[in-house]
Amino acid sequence: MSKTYDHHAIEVKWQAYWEEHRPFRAVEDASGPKFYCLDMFPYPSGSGLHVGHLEGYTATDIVSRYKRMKGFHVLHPMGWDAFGLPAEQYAVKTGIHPAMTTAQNIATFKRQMKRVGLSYDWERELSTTDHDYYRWTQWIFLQLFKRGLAYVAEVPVNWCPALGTVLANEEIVDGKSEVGGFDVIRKPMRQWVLKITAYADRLLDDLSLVQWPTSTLEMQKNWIGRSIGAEVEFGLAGIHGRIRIFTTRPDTLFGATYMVLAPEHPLVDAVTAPDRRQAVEAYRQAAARKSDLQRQELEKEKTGVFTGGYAVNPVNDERLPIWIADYVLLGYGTGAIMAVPAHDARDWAFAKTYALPIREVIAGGDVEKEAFVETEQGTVINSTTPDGRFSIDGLAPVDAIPKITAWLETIHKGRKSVNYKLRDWLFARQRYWGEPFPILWVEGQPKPIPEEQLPLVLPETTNFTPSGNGESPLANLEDWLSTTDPSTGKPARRETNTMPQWAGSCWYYLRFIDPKNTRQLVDPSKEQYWMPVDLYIGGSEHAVLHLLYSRFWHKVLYDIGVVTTLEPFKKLVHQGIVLGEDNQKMSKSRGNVVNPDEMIDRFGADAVRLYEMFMGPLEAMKPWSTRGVEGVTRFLERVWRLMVNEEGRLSAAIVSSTPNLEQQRILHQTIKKVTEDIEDLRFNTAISQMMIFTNEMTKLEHRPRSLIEPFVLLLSPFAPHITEELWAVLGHHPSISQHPWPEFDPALTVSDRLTIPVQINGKLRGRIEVGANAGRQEIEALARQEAAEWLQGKVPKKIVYVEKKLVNFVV
RNA sequence: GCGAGAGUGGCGGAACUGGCAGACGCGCGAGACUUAGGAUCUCGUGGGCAACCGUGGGGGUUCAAGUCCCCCCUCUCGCACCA
Repeated sequence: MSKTYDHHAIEVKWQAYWEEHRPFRAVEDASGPKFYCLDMFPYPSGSGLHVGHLEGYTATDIVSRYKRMKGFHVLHPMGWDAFGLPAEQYAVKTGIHPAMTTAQNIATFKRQMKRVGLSYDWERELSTTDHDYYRWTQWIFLQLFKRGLAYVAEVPVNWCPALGTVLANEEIVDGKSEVGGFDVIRKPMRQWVLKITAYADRLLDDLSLVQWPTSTLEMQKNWIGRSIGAEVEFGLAGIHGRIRIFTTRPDTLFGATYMVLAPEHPLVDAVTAPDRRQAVEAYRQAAARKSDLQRQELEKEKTGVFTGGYAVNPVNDERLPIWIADYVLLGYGTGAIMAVPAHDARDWAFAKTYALPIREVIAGGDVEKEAFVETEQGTVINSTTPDGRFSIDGLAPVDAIPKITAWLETIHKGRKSVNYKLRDWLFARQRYWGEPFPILWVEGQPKPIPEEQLPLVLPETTNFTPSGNGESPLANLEDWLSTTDPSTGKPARRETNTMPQWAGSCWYYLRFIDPKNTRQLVDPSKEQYWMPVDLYIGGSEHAVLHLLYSRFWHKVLYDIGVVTTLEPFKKLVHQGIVLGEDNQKMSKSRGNVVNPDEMIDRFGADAVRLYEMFMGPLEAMKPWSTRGVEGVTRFLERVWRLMVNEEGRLSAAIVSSTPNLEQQRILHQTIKKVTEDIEDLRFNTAISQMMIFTNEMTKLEHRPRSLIEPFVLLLSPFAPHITEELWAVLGHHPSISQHPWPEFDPALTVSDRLTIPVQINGKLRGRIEVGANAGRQEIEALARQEAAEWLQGKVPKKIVYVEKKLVNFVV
């Protein structure tokens, strides 16, 4: 195998040069614009980097290198989201401390990243497991606690017996734990919870401030799930009390024919009639036994039982039977609904099953066949109070909603109300390998540890097995556990929970700005200089949780004056998944995993980088092709031969003569295309333009230096090693990364000759060549000649002429 | 079911506001240089013998549709009884 250039030698050489001279160090310098270019930092797993990581990292690296050459001060850092379950599970199995495993994995990741030539400012490297880092994670928690945004609550949690821990809703997929696929049951437990719901409106509204993919914005909106409606109070027949319900459709209040409480609703006992008690109790127990998975499987079949109690509709004093059914959820709204089978699909299905009445109050559909749920169409009917003093009849539903809501307020039976799907964030984990809570329990009350005593360091141990009673392995460490309250001297017990992995990744982008600061989380002047993150690239698996949690913390930090931007991440892009060569998702069991180290060994880092970007659009899911890597390798070899001879010296083909106009044009078109494509993250088409340029240059016997040198600069963000070497061969001092980006002359990007297609009835019939300044008359005359054969003397009905673009004869 | 996005050669993919469909690369074919080539270079490569036909399918708007409008099909991602 003969190589025209030795990628291994060149890459090692220039990586050593960068290591020594640090051209990628970020500096705060008011003299120039800044650009903060961030990758989602990885969890350093045992299997090392995969080619999917590399896609996003290469993209941000190209942008960072490009921006530096454009004169920006660029912050391009990397770190490690290193707390987490895999290292802990490994520790349980082997007894090896998670810190050891983590350190080894980080070393591997870092080595691989350096091999790829990623231009990080390594002086800012951080790990969420560093004491100096999680000190500030704990500090943020204390601020949340002080503001009442962190509280302890007895909440039904997802308990996973196999993992011996509680899981967040987000860590459960199809009723099983996301990690391991174990069964999960519901169980009440005392837990730390963060009040993210207090920020629901801001989290929703401020999405208008960011440039994010529409799908991600939609997912965040759906997750927050704001819905505007009304709370309405229904009296109870025969007993004291009332049922509060939430509805988005108060316009259908006259159509309510029964009520439903969630099985766990506290009012169930009070409304249940003695003869129904047994049936109700049986149903409640059955519902409690159902796991989330079973509830989903039974989605189609609606079940419930009648309680024997009745509620009274406030608009017409009708008695409505009260049922319990598990299609009503305790956790949403008030855990109770009015059922309007005519205009709600779920109520309709339930009413059909139990032969409950269906009363139409919006005309426009056929409620015997299906529920009519439109609000934009239809007319309200049968909706006048018995005394005739209030009516919404004849209105469109959208107009009836505010009218009846306002009326309910005047009679003190209801009010406008907003509900969210978003729940408070269950923040505690029963694990060892996480940030300890800076909290002491004194006489049953949580007390924050004084800030100056942070960090509260994770104690050493060799036993990583969960305590088994729902507490973390920290509960086994008696010496650490028992302490005294520093302010009162009273005995205290430490909180044994640790924080979830999300905690550390919620704010790492801020610490990169000022990673060594011992006095503050971040220096305010540096924060003002670098924030917000201008470009953030990472996987779409974080479209909701990480991005929502970060935004929440950021807003809290904004409120306490630590940050000055409302949103942390201005522009966000998700790189697509890289599939195996067989078009299937890469997995060890399929054996289709592509190893980046192997690819770099064979083809070099530049070729791998280039291929990662040439595969297709950044956001698209696309298969790996090793043939494709060979293709871009050929391209790099052609570039090399363009200017280097067989002895490795500057080729005699490189001349100092002035290029002709046509040659200048291809250069300037290339500069324009590559520049614009990098700005829009369209790296695949930028590369194809550089291939076109290279193909043109290959044809030339004499290659003017003034064409070749700017081209090497254009290629350098994509293939930084080979271009450093070429830059040196061309007689320049390193580093090419510090040389200004070439500019294009717009006048030189357009040709002086135009090829105009000639169409007849929209079908292509020929082409004509004209000068760039040719006018309509000249072009039309030529086009007529070109089309004469097809026109056969017929006179065109119409001639469509598009300026410098096309002529079309309509006959 | 709801929400978002996407369907273009043998393959990955180009085509910014409607204006030459298939750039660039892979693969394939032919040739050149060679003892040799799985190196390199050159040429060709959507289908069809042709007229013509071609961007998931069917309608429509337009001088002109991959691009705009309506209906349908398929795939990917997310949510999943949220009242």
